[in-house]
Amino acid sequence: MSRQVLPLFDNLHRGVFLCLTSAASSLSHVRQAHAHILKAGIIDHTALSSKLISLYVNHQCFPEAQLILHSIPEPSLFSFSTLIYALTRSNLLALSLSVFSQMLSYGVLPDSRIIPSVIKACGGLSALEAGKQVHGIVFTSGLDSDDCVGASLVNMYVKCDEIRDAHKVFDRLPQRDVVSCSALLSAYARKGRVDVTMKLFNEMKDFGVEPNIITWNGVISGFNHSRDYIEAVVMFQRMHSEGYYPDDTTFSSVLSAVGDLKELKIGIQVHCCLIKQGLGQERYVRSALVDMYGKCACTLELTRAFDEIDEKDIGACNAVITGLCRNGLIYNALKAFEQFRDKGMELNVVTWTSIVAGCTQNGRDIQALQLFREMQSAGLKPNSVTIPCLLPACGNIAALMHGKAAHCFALRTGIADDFFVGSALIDMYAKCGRIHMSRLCFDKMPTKNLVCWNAIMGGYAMHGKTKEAKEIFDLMQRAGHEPDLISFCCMLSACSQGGLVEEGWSFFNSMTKEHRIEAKMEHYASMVNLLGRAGKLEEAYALINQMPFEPDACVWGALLGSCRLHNNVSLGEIAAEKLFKLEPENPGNYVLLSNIYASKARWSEVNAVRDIMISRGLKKNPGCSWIEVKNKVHMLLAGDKSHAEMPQILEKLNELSMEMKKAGYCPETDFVLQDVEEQDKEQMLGEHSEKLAVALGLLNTPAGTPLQVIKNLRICRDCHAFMKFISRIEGREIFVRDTNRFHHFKDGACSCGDFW
DNA sequence: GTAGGGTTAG
Repeated sequence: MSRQVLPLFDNLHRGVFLCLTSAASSLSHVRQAHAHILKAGIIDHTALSSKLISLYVNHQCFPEAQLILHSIPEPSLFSFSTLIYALTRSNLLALSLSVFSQMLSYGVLPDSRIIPSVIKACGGLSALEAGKQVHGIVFTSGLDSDDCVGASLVNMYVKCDEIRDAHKVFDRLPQRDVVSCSALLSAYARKGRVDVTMKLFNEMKDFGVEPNIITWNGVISGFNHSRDYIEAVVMFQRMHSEGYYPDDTTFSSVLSAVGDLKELKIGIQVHCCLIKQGLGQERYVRSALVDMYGKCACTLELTRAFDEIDEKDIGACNAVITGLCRNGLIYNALKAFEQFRDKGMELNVVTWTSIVAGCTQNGRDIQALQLFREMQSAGLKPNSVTIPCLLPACGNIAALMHGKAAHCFALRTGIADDFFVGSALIDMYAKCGRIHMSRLCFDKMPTKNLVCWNAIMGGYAMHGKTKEAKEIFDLMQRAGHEPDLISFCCMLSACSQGGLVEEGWSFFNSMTKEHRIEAKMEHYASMVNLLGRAGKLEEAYALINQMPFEPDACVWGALLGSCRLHNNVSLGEIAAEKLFKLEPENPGNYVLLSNIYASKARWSEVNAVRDIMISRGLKKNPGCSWIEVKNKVHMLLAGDKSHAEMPQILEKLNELSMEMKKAGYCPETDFVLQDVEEQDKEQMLGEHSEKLAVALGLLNTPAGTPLQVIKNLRICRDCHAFMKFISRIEGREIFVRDTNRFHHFKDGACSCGDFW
């Protein structure tokens, strides 16, 4: 090429041109060439200045490129095109559009070659209005007969979520080619419109269009996007049987779908298939394999797939961190994360977000907050994914200040309206005891999806605001959202909180009959909880027996908890027996049963439960020691009422409570109180109450001040009784949140009544 | 001296 061009230039031009052609490798060459051009006064040479613009843009030097453009006396369509094209390709879409509008203001009219880049920028920005204006220009200047322009218009409307307009443009295209078909097909698949997608796919042959690899990939990844993983795998199989060869993109997509289906067998088949095709070393494929094995809970294969990668890129590192976290191997994930950091790898937002999310999901809330801070000091900006990963950590430990800071960040960066961010904010404020702030966030959201409605409903349920929860439930339906599984969980929890047995039943029944949602395990557990709490233990047990599938530990746990509440021995024994089989290593179940026996002063049975724990190797578990201490105190109280041993027992208590809290349990408190007359309790605890409270780690502020104790602990009935007691004798208000609800104690009473 | 469609975190 250069042989043809070079004779056109004189010596100076020739030097400049050579400089330009070799400039692709280095910015300093571009600068030299620029200097030559300025010196020679040939800036208005279209070919040279355009080349210079494109080279500056390739080196990400956009101000220089724009400067050159504006220094040309009469910039040509070609000069503008070069910059617009390069800006769009570099994903600087807003800048690309602004250069386009500058071009129009210079009176330069676009041709069909530059329009696709402009339209692509509109689509990428989801700038529908701008897109429509460009469409207008296209229409009036008669450029709409161009295939390329048409296909990009289809895609622009797709990106702006205007699939009807996309289809209209598609229908009016003089000729539908594989590109326009692919754009529309992937859009329908992304929307989860399986029927339309398949119809259009089958019609393509009538248009004389043969699908290519991008068509297949678009449909498969589209189904992935709409979480229709089965359709994605089906399309992959169809592609295979119709004789098309998948490429690395196809494999990455299908592996992701297989992972979400947790279909390990298919995953292994796909793995074999891609090895056969020699794509085993492709970058995206390797990460996708790590991801798939992680989703299928194959941690060994996951590590192996990762270890086999020669050049571990950022995608692979992110996949391995996510995979380890997903399978509860947070320790290994943190270790891997540290190694990547030590090696000086350039970690990106995804890496940091993944590790923060991993900590949150694995109960390391404080560490999540710390890592979030480190991420910011490493100079990385959180995004609309990072914030909703961090917020649950703030909620779990009631770190209101951190939550508020994240909220401010979201407002500053304009991501507060995002569905994920908004619903996470609603949940965080609810968990921090600021339900009015939850409502504020909810009301401020311009558009709300089902998750947002469920979040505020769950917040009200958590705070025992049954009336408000019901109002939201009705409003949501009037806004056109069908309640889902989670909506009903929230409503059942709200009813349980308010002791509304009848209404609970009515929600439970309408769920299956009117909304055609099959009751899942968590609904049965909620219902058992609701009935049990209200003292209808037999009814709860009858419901369990009617369940269409085997009840799990949550269901039996709800029954056992209720039996403890009402001290029902016979049903408690039945529930405990099931639980001892289902989760033999959960000390909480043994403790609950032992408490039921203790309430009836059946000490030999209390000891028998302790013996079962010992025989199952739970001797070192704090729960076992707990039963032991409890028994001892009871013996003490039954005989000698001078309580001379109280200080020593408190010390033992302190020790045990530390251990139990580490295990995630809220230590019980009122074993010293139950079966003792009211006035005795006061006398007995008078001097010890503060010490006991501190020992339990629940109260650590001076007496008399109102206090908010929000911990992710499992508050049991005994704790509840103790809190009521403390609120009366110390005359202070106490706010406590356990794993799912709020309790407000004042003057010896609790806002959620005697259901505890 | 230039176009448009498909791959990872919640």
